Parts: sequence; structure tokens; C-alpha cells
Amino acid sequence: MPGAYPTDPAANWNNDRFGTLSAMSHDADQPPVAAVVGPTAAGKTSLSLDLAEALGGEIVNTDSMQIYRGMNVGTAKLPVAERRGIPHHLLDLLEVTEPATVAEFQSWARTVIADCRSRGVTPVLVGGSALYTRAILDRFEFPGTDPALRHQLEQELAEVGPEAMHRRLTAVDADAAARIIPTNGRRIVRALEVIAITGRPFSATLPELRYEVTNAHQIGVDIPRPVLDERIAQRVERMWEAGFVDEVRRLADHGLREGRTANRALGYQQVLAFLDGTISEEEAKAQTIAGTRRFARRQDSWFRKDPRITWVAWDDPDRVAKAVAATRQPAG
RNA sequence: GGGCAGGUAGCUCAGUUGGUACGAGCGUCCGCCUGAAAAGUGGAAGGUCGGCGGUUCGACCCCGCCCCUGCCCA
Repeated sequence: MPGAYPTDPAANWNNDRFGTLSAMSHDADQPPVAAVVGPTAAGKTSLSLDLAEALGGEIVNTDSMQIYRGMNVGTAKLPVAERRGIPHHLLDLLEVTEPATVAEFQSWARTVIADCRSRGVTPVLVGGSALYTRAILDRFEFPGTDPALRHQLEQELAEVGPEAMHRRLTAVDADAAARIIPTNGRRIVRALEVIAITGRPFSATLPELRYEVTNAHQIGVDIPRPVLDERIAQRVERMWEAGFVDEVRRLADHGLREGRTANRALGYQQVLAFLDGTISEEEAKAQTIAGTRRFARRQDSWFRKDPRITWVAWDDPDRVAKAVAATRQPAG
């Protein structure tokens, strides 16, 4: 199984991190942008391949974890041999020790999208990271970040707790504080960071549902929860059979534990706990299944409230045709 | 056949010296989310306290019988 994936990014055509920079055109004639969304294990990958083939498109990964080199089995990354010769972008760009961030991903993805379109190719985005997809397609502007400051705030959070930090936030920005629940330390820290950096109130909130990228279309894979739950259990089972534990062990040797984001990935964090002796292997597997189901429900609630998404049933025989039709609809 | 322990929310278990179940974790459902998003976080709905009978003003908690589960002795 290992070896089925590119290990040397330079030899892999996925690695277009420094791809052609072409300004995003607002020309309505250019190819549309398709995005296949939905919960994990619903069948996004397969639909996206069919869609890309039908449209002569290329795949753009919008999955926050498949961007990591070496994280293959656990992220259900499609092996090169199964990609049907279709170019796949934004895979295997980072080492597990490197943090991934939405802002960076947004910029990479937009560059790739513009590049595809400039060549007359339809980008087909695929991934279950709802925030990433929205950050790419909608109008998102991220205030900067300051690692040192962030670190300091997190230190304080660990010491005094979220409520105390929240009171601090209230003092400097009552409006922002009112919108953040006092127990959500993560968001409180980010708000304080942004305020410190910009010297202005933390006004960053989710923008309205409006495409910033022209002629974009989202296709959601609709699947009943009982079916999805079963598929998740089977997928995790197969991951184990495919050597998932070995993959994690190998990545652990490459610093997975020291990472900021990669080691939080579903399955990886559980297997790490198993390797550290905190839980048994069976518990690791069970927790991976449970965690993935929980995640799938969270994804669902994100996508469900986006009325722009065209939903197609996971098992609809005409789903590809429907996805093609949705992508070819006039922009709007 | 006898003994012991236990049968309380979908699951694992707290709890009431008899006065309307104070429950908890998990799950389920619903929600929030701008540089960790496969992360982080809030809320809600769920129980005739194994069954039948008795004692009592009143029982999930006491008594009797029965059923089920686990362990032990024959």
C-alpha cells in the first residue's frame, strides 16, 4: 500500500504550490468552478472524479488533512493509480510538523483555480472542510496572525481559564465578547490576538453566503445518517487493514506529535494515544469511528444551511449528470 | 437445588436513612464558528427507577412472590 502514494513532492505533479500566478479574471466566459461537498465517507471522491472527467476538469483538494505528505490511509487519500490520470492539486504540500491554516489554503487554492481557468480547465474542488471551501469561494479576509503573541495568549488561557480571558475581551471589545461564549477559549484568544494586532475591534465574523469566485457551483452529496454511519465504520475498519497504525507510527518518527494541526486529525490522534499506551488499539478504533461520526454531523450542519448547494443523492444513478447540469447552470 | 451481587434515560453507571428522579458521562437531536476547522464550543429531548401483590397518608427506596443477568456452592 505505501508506495502507492507519491513520496517525493517534486516528482509529483500535484505539487504546484508555486504554480502560475494569474490574476483572477471576472470574465464570464471562463470555465465554471465546481465544488463537491458533504460529510466524510459519503462518496465525494468518486463523484468528483466522474464530474471532472465529464467536464474535462482537474481536481482541487479542499481537505485540510490530505494536504499533509504521508497522511494517506487515515485521510482516505486517493492513490495516484486511482486518479484516472486527472491532475490533482493541493495534496501532499506540507510536512506533518508544519501547521496548516485557512488563510494560506485560501490563497493557494485561489491561485490554482485561477491557473486552471486560464488554461480553459474547470476546477473541481473536493473536500469536507466547510470553512476551507467557503474561504475559497466566498469573500473572506483574514486579519493577520502573530505566533509569539498567540503563544502568549494561549499560555495565559491555560493559566487563568477561558472565563477570565473572556472578561478581558469584554473590557476591550464588548461587542465581540457578546458574540463569543465565555467557555470557548480558542475563539477568545483569536479575538484578543486580532485586536492587539490591528488595534481595532474584532469584527471578523462569517460573511454572507455570496460567491466571491465567479461562476461557482456547489454540489452536495446527500446521504442518510444510518447509511453514513455504517460506511464510516467500514471505512475505519478498512483503514486498519490497510496499515493505518504503521502509517501513524512512521509519521510519529517524522515528528507528527510535535505538529500543531496534523496530529489532531481524526484517527491519527487516537492511534497516537494507542502508541503512547493511553488507550488500547480497540479503543483507538472505536473512538475513531465515534469521532468521525460526530465530525460528519458537524459537517452536515455546516453544509445544510447553505442554500446555494445543489444536493444529489449518494446513490442516485443520475448523480453525475445532475452534478454536470448544476455546474453548467448560469452563474447566480 | 442453595448462596451472593445486580436489574434506574438508547448505553455504562450514580442516587434517595420512604415524601413529586438533583442525576452524570457517552450516544441522539438542534445550534455557534474568520489564520488549529478531521479543531473548538453552547443547548435540548429522553426514565410508569425489572414484573405482580402487600405494608403505608405516601414506595424507586420496606415485605412477599416471580422473571432476567453475573458469580459462587452443591
